[in-house]
Amino acid sequence: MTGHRRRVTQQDIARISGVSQTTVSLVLNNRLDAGTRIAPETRERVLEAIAETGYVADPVARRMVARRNRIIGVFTYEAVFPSGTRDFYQPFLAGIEESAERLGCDLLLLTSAPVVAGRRRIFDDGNRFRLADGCILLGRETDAGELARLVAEDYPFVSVGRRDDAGGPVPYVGADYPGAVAALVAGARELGHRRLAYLGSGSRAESRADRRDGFTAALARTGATGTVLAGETQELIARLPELLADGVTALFVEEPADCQPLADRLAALGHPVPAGISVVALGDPTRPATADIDFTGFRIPRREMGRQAVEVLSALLAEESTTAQRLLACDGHRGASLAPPPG
Amino acid sequence: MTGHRRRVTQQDIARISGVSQTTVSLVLNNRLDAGTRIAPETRERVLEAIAETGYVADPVARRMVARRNRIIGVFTYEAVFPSGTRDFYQPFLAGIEESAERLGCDLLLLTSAPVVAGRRRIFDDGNRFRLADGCILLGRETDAGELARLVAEDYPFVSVGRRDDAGGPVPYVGADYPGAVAALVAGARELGHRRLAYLGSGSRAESRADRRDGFTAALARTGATGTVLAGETQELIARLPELLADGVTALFVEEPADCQPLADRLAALGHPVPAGISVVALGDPTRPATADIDFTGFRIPRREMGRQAVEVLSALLAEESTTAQRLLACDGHRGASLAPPPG
DNA sequence: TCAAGGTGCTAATTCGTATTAGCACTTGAC
DNA sequence: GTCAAGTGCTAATACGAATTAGCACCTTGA
Repeated sequence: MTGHRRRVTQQDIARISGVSQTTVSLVLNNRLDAGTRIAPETRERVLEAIAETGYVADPVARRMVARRNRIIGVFTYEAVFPSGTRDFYQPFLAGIEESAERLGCDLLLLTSAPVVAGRRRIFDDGNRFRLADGCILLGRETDAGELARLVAEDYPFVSVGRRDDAGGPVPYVGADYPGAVAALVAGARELGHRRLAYLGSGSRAESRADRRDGFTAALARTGATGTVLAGETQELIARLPELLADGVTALFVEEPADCQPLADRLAALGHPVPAGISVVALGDPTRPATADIDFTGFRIPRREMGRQAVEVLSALLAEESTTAQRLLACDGHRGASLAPPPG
Repeated sequence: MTGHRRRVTQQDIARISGVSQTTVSLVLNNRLDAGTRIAPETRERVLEAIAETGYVADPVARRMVARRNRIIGVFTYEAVFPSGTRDFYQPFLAGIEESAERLGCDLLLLTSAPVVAGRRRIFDDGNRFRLADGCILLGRETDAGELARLVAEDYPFVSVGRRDDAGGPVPYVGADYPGAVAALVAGARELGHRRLAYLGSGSRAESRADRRDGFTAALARTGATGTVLAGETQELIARLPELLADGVTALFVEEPADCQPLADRLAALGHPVPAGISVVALGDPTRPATADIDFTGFRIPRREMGRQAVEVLSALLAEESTTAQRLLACDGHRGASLAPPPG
């Protein structure tokens, strides 16, 4: 071992090629301004030294002076890789990675953010997210206070998933849940369903609320009647008899992972899916789930959301004008759990 | 928008409280060294100004001084997130993320590395692995030349998976494939198997070679006889009759994803697994695979490998002495595909 | 021969923080 | 009255790259 490891600096390159640090910087940045000219041979010598040493500018120093790193931070409120929700988040990340690769940016996973109360926090972090040019925010729940602070500080970021204003508009690339849910409600109406129910978590997270609101709005438009239940999986299951007694013929299930347990219970109650009752899955399961039934519902364009989130961020950083709040359409999925009401 | 808001700096705090920037820094870092003392009233005044302005130290400037980024690069020879091999790599990444989080480091995914000939390259124009303090290398195949260059440059890195010397010892956290394979060979011997076969890819990648070498070494020790075949899945399947004719009663399969197709063919040939012949899976499938049979074999401690790789890297960076070449034991998996030989 | 204008480079400074060396002043001892 | 020790603070500098201003050397042309 050589013992002392030191970062190669422009100063080193300068020494090797017999020029000043300024010249190295000029060559690196390929400045063609009038007033700054470098002789071709000098340029060659510098580039050679750079190639030999494999020199790369220190992003931290660069950031001190200029404004860009070509590093995009990815902040997730949960760990990225550990399983659990991984299957849900993976497509978002795939899209993010794809866009980043195309833009020639690296991704900084902000793993060092301390987990406080079961969740990572942005601002308790020594503000390490500031190393990135901007951030992508991923995760269903976002701390409203932190969001507001990001907005207030004019920090460039884009949320994957729609967010309510937080002291100002929040840039996001979300999914059009109201539209997707409305389409499903309309489909159920056409099949003859009149009494519908929404089975949700009661969460106030935008992604949840948007589904719920889309449901109630669609009810009014289609002239159907509906009930909205809120609770954990087990509570929802427990309240099925009550819904059945009420004459409900189609269930709109907020969390698709709940569909199978609900269907199992419904079958036990003498209402098999879809002959006895219809069940609709509003999106993709956010936790691992197996299903015997191919549930009708919609697919969240997760990969595309990730892709566009990076594009929006890139536009924000370049100060280009762009639509910074986007809702992407969800693909309807025609499965086998939505059928005409019995009788 | 507000246009551009200037950061509050220590200089601002200093001006407000009528002290020098140095004093602000000292108060912030609560230095208690002999030689640096701050009067309580002065400290109060400074803290007050900090509270008023909401000042937070710029992490970039902070790191500039520390000359360490607390960024760990993760270089993968393939894209990380897109599916395909994702299921294989995910546990490694989970371990890496876990250790990084514990150490307070962020992960830089080197997504900007250009893909040349279907594979990312470390040394190539524009690769920015030097942004990180050090790197974790992930991927079955590694370019020997690139590895040698990293070693020669004394760049801090750790390979996940054992690597042969490359002009010097390569730091790695690998799996003890020879040991794991030997244990399985011994188990087969105890059950009465005498003629064994190794079905492999013929790849020279260390992870593959180690299994193969472990097999032949174990043969010698246990007094069994064995054949080593090399080929793609289809070729291996085609040569099954020849092995059966040869009296082989146990197959050691390098790529676990091959086990099911092999078993299917064996059943068709009148040798169902395990009654007619035993099949052993040497590790975890590196490509998506479904299996009807629970194959006996071993599990690669992928998560732990990722975890320890980051730990080793951290030790290297801190110039602490540590075992920089580690082989972790694999857990044996007792499935249903290894039984006494027929007859 | 000397100014004008072009060419090729560098010194000095900037960014915000941490650290080192040391200055100016007080107190106390003799 | 002088020296030593102690106290409370600051000036200067480093970190690594980018940028601004400008210097020395060359050609030209009159």
